[in-house]
Amino acid sequence: MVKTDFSPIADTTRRAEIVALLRRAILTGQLEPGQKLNELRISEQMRVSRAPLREAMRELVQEGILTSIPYAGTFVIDVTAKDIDDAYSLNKVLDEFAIERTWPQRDLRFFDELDRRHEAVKQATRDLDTTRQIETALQLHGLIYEWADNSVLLETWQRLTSRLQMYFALHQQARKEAVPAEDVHETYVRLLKGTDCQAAQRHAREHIDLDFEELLAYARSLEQRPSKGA
Amino acid sequence: MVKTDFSPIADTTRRAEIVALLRRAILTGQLEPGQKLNELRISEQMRVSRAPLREAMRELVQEGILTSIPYAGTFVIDVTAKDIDDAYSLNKVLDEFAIERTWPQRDLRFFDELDRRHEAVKQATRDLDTTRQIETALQLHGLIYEWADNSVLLETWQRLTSRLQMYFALHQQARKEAVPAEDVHETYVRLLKGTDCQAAQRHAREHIDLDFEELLAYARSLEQRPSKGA
DNA sequence: TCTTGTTAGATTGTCGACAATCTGATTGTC
DNA sequence: GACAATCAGATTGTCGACAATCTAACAAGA
Repeated sequence: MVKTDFSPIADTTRRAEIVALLRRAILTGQLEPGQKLNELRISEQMRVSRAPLREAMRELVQEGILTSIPYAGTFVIDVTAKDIDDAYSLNKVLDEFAIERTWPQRDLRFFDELDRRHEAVKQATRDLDTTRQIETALQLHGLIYEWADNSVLLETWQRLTSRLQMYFALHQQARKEAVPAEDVHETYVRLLKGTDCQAAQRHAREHIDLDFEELLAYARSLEQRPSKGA
Repeated sequence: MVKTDFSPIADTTRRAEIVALLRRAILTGQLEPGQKLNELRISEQMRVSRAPLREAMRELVQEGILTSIPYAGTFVIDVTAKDIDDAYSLNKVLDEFAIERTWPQRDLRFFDELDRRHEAVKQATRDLDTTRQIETALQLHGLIYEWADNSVLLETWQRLTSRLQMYFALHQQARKEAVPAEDVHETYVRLLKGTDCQAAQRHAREHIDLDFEELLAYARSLEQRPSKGA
């Protein structure tokens, strides 16, 4: 008997596709923070009715990247320096925990996947595809969460990821030219393959630090300027 | 000039009320794990149309207490021993972090609120109102998250709380008579008022331990029995 | 008997229209 | 001119009906 592993078929509801479309638009920065989402306009553009669109928006509100005010509208979340700092500090704690849990579970498949994702980042870097670069870097980073064998932790990470991706995308948009250092993940991958768990945990912190420092500086610089409200 | 603090007015959409109703029904165990939510029936019972009900359900799916399968239905999540264990271990990590962050922020208002919530737990215990007992105990526990001044951490805790409340409610339903020890929170409150941060962190772990141990034992006993599927 | 095709019923997904609410401009009054 | 009342337009919230899909029961054939 041949045993084949089938993965679940794709969600074929309009709602699911709308969620994916909207999320992508937000996370890549096509929709700016604070921007209002006009239901009628978007539903016409997507050629769907407002019902599935509204349901999709409700999901993204709960996911934390949209915010809704009854009878006023649904908006892309505003990003403050504090939000980034909050996400950053929580991320550090979660990372430490994820590495601790993943550590004894590492095996060949883990290392393979680690290399695969690392390669994806390097490819995106070569292609100068900054959006994909952010995406793949977060996927590389997310591997420890997938292997930590803790569903609640994984969910938490996925929620956090949404925001991180949004933050970094905004950052990237701001300084269009510059491409990040060619291989900041080399050490991270090497340590995850090594034998010193604590060293890996320590590096994870510092590695994030580098990215976030710049991000925070950018966010703070934005908030220095007063908004254009007269 | 008199300065009055106004709290935001209540959400006056049906959707918000439906969310509250459904959440309460799930967290108190009125709706059992795995149970299917029939949209037509519920909408008729609540005297609302399916649109706001469906939007409300979408929110609860994202909140993690409902799960949805396209064209099949929306169900109350199933609770496994592993789920509880996952939530428990993550909770430990978050607690440690929350206490660390709250520690320097403690002031008179914090201590007042701590006493107030502690009192609420004791009151619910005297009233033998187990549902409210769980609710107030979690609110007492949530104080450190509200004072940690980290919005992402707070959101994460609130998501976790939903599940914890559900787990404990299920547990309570199983052993109807027994009321938990009269004041397991005395030490917790005292330590949070004290000067030894690490001692508080240590106790938070162990205190949770007690509750969870029993909970886990119960969940595991459930899974020992094979389900009634022939 | 097992498998496959069909069908009816129930349930979810989607749609278009109406009701409730907000916003901003306009008008009238002091 | 300043301020409150009114109104029109736009937008969100809700409704009832229709379309798409699933489930289970039944029939037909190997």
